[in-house]
Amino acid sequence: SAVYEILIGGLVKAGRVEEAFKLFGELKWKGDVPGVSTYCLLIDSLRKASEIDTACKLFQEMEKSGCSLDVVAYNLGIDLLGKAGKIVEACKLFEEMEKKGHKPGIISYSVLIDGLAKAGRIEEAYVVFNKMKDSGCVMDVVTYTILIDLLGKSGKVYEALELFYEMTKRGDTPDVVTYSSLIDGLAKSDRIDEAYELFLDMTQKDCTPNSVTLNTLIHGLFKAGRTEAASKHFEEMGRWGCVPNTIVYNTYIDGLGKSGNVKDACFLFGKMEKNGCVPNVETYNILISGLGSVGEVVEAWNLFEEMEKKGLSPDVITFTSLIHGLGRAGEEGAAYKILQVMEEKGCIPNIVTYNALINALGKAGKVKEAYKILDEMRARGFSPD
RNA sequence: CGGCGGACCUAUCC
Repeated sequence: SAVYEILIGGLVKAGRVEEAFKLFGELKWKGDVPGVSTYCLLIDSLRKASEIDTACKLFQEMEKSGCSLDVVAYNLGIDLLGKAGKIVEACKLFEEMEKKGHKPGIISYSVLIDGLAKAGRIEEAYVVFNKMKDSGCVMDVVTYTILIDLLGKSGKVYEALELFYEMTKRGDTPDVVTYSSLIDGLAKSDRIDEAYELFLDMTQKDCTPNSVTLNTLIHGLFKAGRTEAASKHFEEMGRWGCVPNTIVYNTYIDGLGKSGNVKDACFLFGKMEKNGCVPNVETYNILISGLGSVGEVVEAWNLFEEMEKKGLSPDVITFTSLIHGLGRAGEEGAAYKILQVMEEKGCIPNIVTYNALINALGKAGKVKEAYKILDEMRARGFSPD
């Protein structure tokens, strides 16, 4: 059994996850109970592959298997539950950990704070934060970054900046993730100049920007209307040893479209595949939305068909973009039909979809139909605004 | 001894 576990560990680290799971199955087949660390290793490999649900199931299996969880296992579980949108369960697991006599460590607090923040439960995140400080835990770079990100995303960049200075004063060195988070927070609060200064600051401190940093910056520059600066940074990514990936292309295509260069956006769309970047649902959504916003509904529809042909599943954003574009083009009848098309495909409209359709009908003077949709959305439990 | 935590892209109206 110990041999199996060592082999499984080796396979996971070598990226041969399938083989690892095969061995794991054999191990259990023989009636052995895998150890906590083996479970955790496998659960974590699922988490890294974004297979959150499967990871949760394996976690439950571990709980039932009777092996007693240690702090690392609890940390993993709290993180998984948070990422699966089950933040209440995550909090319960945290309490269970304490009840069973395991003292939460810095990682325990960090994952819970991050989970709460991403679930929008900012107040509770602060409560856990204060508890962490009272417990005497020493914050590290990751904890600081989680807090800086949280503050930036909840409109408190000033406090994020204060934390940033506090950590440097304490001798903690911000890394590329810390910088990227703060640059994003500043840019999204329309403080692009400070964001840019921070970008320069990190390069002077030999903290090399990566593609996330550059994407964040490009996004911020577009948002501030600095199209040329954005393009410059896109073209000069190689300076930092980076090549644009699909997300960067998406940001750039979107920025071009929104700044009135839909033609260039389409040109880049053609180029991205040649550069080895596979367009995803977001790419198509960006283009469909961009084309619809300038009245090119036929082109938008063609792309919709193209994405389906490629096996990409249109989502609620795709359909809402189509509805908006058609409404804008005075084709409210077609916009209405999209609602049916999406339902047939099993895509549930949301409040944004209904707003787009009601606007389309209203603009066309079809007040009765608009009210009908309003009733439908109420019947579905949406409250109009 | 080993296994766990952080940042980036898309839709309506405002």
